Amino acid sequence: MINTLSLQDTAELIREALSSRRFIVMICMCEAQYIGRARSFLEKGERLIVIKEDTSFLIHRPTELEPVNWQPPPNHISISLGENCVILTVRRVRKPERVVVKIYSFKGFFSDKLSDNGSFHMHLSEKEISEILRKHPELIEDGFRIVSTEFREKAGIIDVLGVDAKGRRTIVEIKKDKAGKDAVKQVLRYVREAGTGVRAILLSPNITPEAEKMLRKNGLEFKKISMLELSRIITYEEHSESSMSRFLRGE
Amino acid sequence: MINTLSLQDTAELIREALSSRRFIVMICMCEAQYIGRARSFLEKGERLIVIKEDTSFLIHRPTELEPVNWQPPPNHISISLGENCVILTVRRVRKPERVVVKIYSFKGFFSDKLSDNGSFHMHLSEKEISEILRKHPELIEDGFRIVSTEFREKAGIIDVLGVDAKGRRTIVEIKKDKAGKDAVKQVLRYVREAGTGVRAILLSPNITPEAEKMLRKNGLEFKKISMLELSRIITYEEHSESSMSRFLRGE
DNA sequence: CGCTTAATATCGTTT
DNA sequence: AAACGATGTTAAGCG
Repeated sequence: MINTLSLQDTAELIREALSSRRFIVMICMCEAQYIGRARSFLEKGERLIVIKEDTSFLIHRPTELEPVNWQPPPNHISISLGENCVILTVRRVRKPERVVVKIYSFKGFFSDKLSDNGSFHMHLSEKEISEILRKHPELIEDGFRIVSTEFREKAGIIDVLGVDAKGRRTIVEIKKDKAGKDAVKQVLRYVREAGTGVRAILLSPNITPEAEKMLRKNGLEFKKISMLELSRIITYEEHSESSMSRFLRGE
Repeated sequence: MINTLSLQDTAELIREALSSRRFIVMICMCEAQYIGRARSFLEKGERLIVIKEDTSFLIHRPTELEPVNWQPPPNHISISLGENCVILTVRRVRKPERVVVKIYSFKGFFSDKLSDNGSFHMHLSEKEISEILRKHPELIEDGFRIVSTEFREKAGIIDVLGVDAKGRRTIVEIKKDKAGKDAVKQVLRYVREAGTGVRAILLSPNITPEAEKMLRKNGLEFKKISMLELSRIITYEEHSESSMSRFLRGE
């Protein structure tokens, strides 16, 4: 950590890091003013300042999850020297909002290009979903009774097989992403193999217009499910005494 | 920035910083898994990790304003050594949620107690506007008399409650941005709870056409206010010699 | 572009 | 502890 440089030198460091679009982290004594949708003033104190490669801007205090000041990108960021401080001005490009920070001294400084190509996945497998539905068939429909899950057929594995409130055999197909024509074709294969008088419901967070048209034309049904809702259910339920809850407690 | 230490040494540094509740900043190659209200996995990449003095936890990627993973305090944070990595486990105390981070190498490390006693002021929030109106009820309407501000009702907090020149009870709702349907719905909730014979005025710098239609249909009223004008008022009236005003003058 | 809805929303206050 | 309302909410989807 650099902490022996003059303010002038540090200002030059920041200017250089900004111009080459590096990721910047500063731990410093500062005060900050925000003017935009509202106004705010943050008195002097030691904080973490982050400037990201896309000009995202954050000031974090030593406690609390949320930043005390921030500016979503894109921003125009400029540096100047004040009386006994470095002045950082962060202006939003698309809106009349700005944060002005006066930095009086540095405890830490870092700047570099960061290499991050890893992707981020939010998930809940179709298997996990069918397990949740086994415990909560009412999420499919009131009065629904599940006969089997992960049922192997010639046409493929049927996620959920059950009987509805009126006693009709029903196939349920789960898609954790937006359902397309492929999903509908898959359900159609199951239905054709199962024979006449079988209902089929496609469960997914969303469906494309074309897929929905095809589905209606073939007398199939669509029901929207929220993945978040489902994951909440498992989180709260398995709270009792399962491998999941033990895991969550770190045992 | 420390970047020549072994993983083992760095783990020890983190452990020590955690036990003395210091503010920790790391720039490192890591992957992260979240299990809780939802589930997610973040593949390997270089990121900023922040652990605050109250155990607030954040992982930031090189771009985007928002953290990719986080845990609100209080957390229980533990460190262990993996195959070729440091494993950081962040478990929320009040909820079954955890983030597990595997750190493979460090580009930067900082830890220290930060001293931040400066206070944070917001100006021209709806609360502050209602305070200005309390002092200047004529800005609402000639002859308007304010009974109370920030009045808590079941339906929500009524910004201003007053009596107009003709003696009618009047609800005033303030929106500092353009008022939309939500704002109108909010006022409607108040009016319905308040009963018959109550006026309601929506004060804001602007209103969407649909919201205005909805408002007229329900017999509510709209009055335009200028935030700039209001902020001028506080600029003149507010504490003239605070650190804020000195700052604004650039001292 | 504007409107609607979801979010690991967060955060404070009241019941 | 749970529920509700406000937020400099933010962010994504859709018409």
